[in-house]
Amino acid sequence: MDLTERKRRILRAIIESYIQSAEPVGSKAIAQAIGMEVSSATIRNEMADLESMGLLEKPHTSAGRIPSPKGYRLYVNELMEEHKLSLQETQRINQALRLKMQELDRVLDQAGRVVSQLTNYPAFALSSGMSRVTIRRFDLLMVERNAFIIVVMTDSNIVRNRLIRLPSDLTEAQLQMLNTLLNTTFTGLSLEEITPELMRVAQHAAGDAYGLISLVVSFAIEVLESLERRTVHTSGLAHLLELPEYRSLERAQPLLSYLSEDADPARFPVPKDDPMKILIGPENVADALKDTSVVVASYDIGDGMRGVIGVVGPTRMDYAKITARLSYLAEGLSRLFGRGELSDGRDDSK
Amino acid sequence: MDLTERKRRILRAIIESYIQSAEPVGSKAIAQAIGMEVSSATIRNEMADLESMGLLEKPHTSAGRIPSPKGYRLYVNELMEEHKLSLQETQRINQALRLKMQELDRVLDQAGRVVSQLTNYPAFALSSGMSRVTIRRFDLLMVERNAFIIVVMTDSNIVRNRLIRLPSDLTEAQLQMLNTLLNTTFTGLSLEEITPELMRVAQHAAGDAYGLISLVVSFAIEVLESLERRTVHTSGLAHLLELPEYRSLERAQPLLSYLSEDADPARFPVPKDDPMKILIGPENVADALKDTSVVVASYDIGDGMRGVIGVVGPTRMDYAKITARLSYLAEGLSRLFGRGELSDGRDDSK
DNA sequence: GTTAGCACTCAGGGGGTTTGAGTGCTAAAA
DNA sequence: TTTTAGCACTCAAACCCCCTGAGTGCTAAC
Repeated sequence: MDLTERKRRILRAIIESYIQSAEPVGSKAIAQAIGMEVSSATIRNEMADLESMGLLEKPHTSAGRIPSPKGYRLYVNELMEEHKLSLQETQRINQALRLKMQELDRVLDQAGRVVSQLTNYPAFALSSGMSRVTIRRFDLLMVERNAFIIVVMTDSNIVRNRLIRLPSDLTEAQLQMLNTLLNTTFTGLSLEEITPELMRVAQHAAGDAYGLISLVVSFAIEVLESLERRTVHTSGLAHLLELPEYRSLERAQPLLSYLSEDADPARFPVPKDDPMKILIGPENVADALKDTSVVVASYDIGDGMRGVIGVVGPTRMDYAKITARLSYLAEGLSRLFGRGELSDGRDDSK
Repeated sequence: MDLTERKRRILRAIIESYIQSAEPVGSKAIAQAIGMEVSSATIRNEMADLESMGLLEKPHTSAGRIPSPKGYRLYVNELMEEHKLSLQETQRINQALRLKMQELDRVLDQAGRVVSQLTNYPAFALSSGMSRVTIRRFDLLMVERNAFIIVVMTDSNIVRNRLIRLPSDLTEAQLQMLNTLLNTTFTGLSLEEITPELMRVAQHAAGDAYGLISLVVSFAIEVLESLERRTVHTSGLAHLLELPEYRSLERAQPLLSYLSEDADPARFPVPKDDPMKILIGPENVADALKDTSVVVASYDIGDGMRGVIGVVGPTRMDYAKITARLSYLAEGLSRLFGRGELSDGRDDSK
């Protein structure tokens, strides 16, 4: 796509004005905006050219021009200037990262919220389900004679626990025996490898305490399953209604329900190779997103796994600002996970 | 409020029609609906009476009538027929209760979602923050030479854990010592009782491992704080837009943002004495809820604590159906917690 | 290649009219 | 006394029409 410098300036001015105002942009406004000594007629000629190249479109004959998805694409790839975060913005992100981010589980949710607040657009966060997680170790802690805590730690250093109450009493020795048995039999196994036969063998070996085996192992299975499952968290959906393009319910509702809770993780785009990806309008696969744009970033959560966080908005979203904030946050999250600062989880019972 | 039987029937018919259609109800429609051999003129006279009693109102002179909040209140208190759950509905609720309810932490969220799906209204769930929680016991589990797991259990039987990595190595003996020290010094203490002086004394006693004390104790403090904090989960906000009364953005948006994430728990009404409470329109304290109705139910989560779950919608919400579903679900939740079937939590690190 | 000028287009807003559902009142019937 | 039929009245919503003004494309001159 080779454009004259002037065309580029005009296109950029149109896009930035439209991003701001959501109103079609006329030739006169642009003539002023670019501060060149050309008349609106010249701009009109140029705009006609840009339109025939598919970079602009007209909502109707006598309105100004609006950028086409192709126009946004060119803008994003070539014209857009890096948006620098203000000190205030970085501070806000940093604070958000520090704050309440201790629990891996909530990080997703929290990250989505932060992004949504930061950008004023709805945001989503995906956990990339891990594959072939295994239990690294079991610990059984006696609490009372008829209650103990299971603590399970996976090969990816995730720790979960559960309190178990029993109808009957239990000795410390039994618990010890059980502990050893579990650690020798069920560690290093992935979900598929925990077979009913294995369970039977272990139950046999456990003697009196055979019932406890299945209690503990089914907890372990739950943990493994929950880690392999992908989940979505969305937040800031209400921001959608603040945007002029979603002031009409007919437009807002389908998108809103597409993004709403219980959304299928597969619905959401994921950056493949790059750390960040911008999908403009029809570049989205999902129909409901066909006239929205999505910006997604991924971050490292250790063990080669990546988290995904993204923003959804109208095609005229402020790409420069959003990419800047999103990538800063994603970097922060990577750092957070990388340093292992993030370590808590929680487990509770009753 | 003594009304003739006929007036009661008319009022009820008006309310139920309006609940259904959201359209003002005219005298003719009612004359048919109640199947009495009276003319619309008679109904008009009766409606005029009901209006002068404040039970009905007119949006404007030449429209039909709509129920006033006072009318709904009468309906809820006296006229409403118990809605019976269909087999299908109870099955759905039961299944929802079984499914994915293992983690206390997520119960809130999950319960809100279920309600929202069940009623097609936005729902909220509150955790009633506990007061004066204390740590009952500490367990430190060695993982590697430079990593260990903290497991903390509160007096309310909630267990949380965290993985800690250290820059330097640690002996099993040190960990043992630390463990004993923590259990003798910091158990049975509430948040306020964990003073800096106490910390200093303990650090002194810990010798070389003094740094670890603050690591572990600050984790314990985090846990106590998180339990004392009240939180809200909202879900199904998108349902709001499906309702005719919220088809105009000006009406939907304030409510939506009132309910949106990061909402203050104090905003939400809580049933005090009864297990269920209905707040109709102006009966709500919050301005944003002045022309909505809220139905809240509470359920027992053990230790004398109660969870709260509620539904928000237009004043013409289907009280019969919603109270039935909500109370069934609340009972189910109470049972679930009561039996202690609910026990998992989760804790993870890295 | 650029500009001024001009005829043309069309969404959006304002104002007026029509429609129809619903009301209140009155007078007659039960 | 209660109910009913009839009729005049009201008013939101739908529709229509016209006007306005921002913006365009084209052409002819610079």
